[in-house]
Amino acid sequence: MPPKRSNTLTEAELRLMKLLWERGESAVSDLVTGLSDTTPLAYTSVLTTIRILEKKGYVRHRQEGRAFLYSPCVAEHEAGRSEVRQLLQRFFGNSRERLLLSLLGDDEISPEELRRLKDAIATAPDEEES
Amino acid sequence: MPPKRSNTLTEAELRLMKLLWERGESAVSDLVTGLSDTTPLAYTSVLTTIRILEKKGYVRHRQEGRAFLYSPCVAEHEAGRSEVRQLLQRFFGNSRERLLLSLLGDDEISPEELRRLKDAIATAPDEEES
DNA sequence: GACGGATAACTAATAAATTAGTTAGCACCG
DNA sequence: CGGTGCTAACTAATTTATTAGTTATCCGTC
Repeated sequence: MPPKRSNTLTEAELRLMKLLWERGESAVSDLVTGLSDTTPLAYTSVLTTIRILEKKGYVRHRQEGRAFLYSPCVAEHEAGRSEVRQLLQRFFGNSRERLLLSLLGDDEISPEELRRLKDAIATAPDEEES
Repeated sequence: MPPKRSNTLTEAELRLMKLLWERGESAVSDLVTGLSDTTPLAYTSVLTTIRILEKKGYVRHRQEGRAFLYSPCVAEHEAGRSEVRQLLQRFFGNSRERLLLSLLGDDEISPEELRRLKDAIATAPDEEES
């Protein structure tokens, strides 16, 4: 049994999505020029990838004259959340707590950043404490 | 340019690593039987994957009589941390804070779990506050 | 109304990922 | 001392991922 198509975003797909999130609705040619500095790609390469993204449900298109305009139909934070869920499932037994501890226990983290994170979690998300 | 070999663990590789982390040093045949309930695989399939894992530096082997014994040389928490770093880089601009907020802002999270997480971050990781 | 240019669809080529078969070496047993 | 069986190495087949070329279609222009 060969690998199943990933439900999440591959590298090439993520590159394109980032551009789409940044620019909003775009024609393929706009995406090509947007990639030209970092990752020069042929028009057809971009087209192929974006059609896969459409099949995966990450973008949709509408016709505008002769060109197709593509726009993301999954928000960036939603895509990130999906990746987090996948990571939780794959590596942390779906325990957000274990992921959290891994995040905080990283040796490369500075004490200063650790405090910032503590502040963030202490202040930001309040939905239950009336 | 086709996809580069992933530095992280693929599904089949992760399945094997989880078994190795659980059982410690194991012969290939042990791994095969260990997988037989959930993911029945041929001996050669397991062997192929474990040799890839060795090439990636996740396991090493030593000879014991006629069999090779494989053992993980990357700890589970270290592998998880690598995945977290990759996720940070791909989706959160290397900002642990943004990942943290995504983790906490998930709609599927219950208020109860949120409090548990807050407790965890408040109490567990103290390395700087003397 | 035919031509030219751009664009979408289809096809192709390469490498990785996954699974498995075949071969060949080596130990152990009779 | 020759077979039996297990094991590692090599080969193979299939699908995804990535990149790109070719074809066909559609639009406006002359």
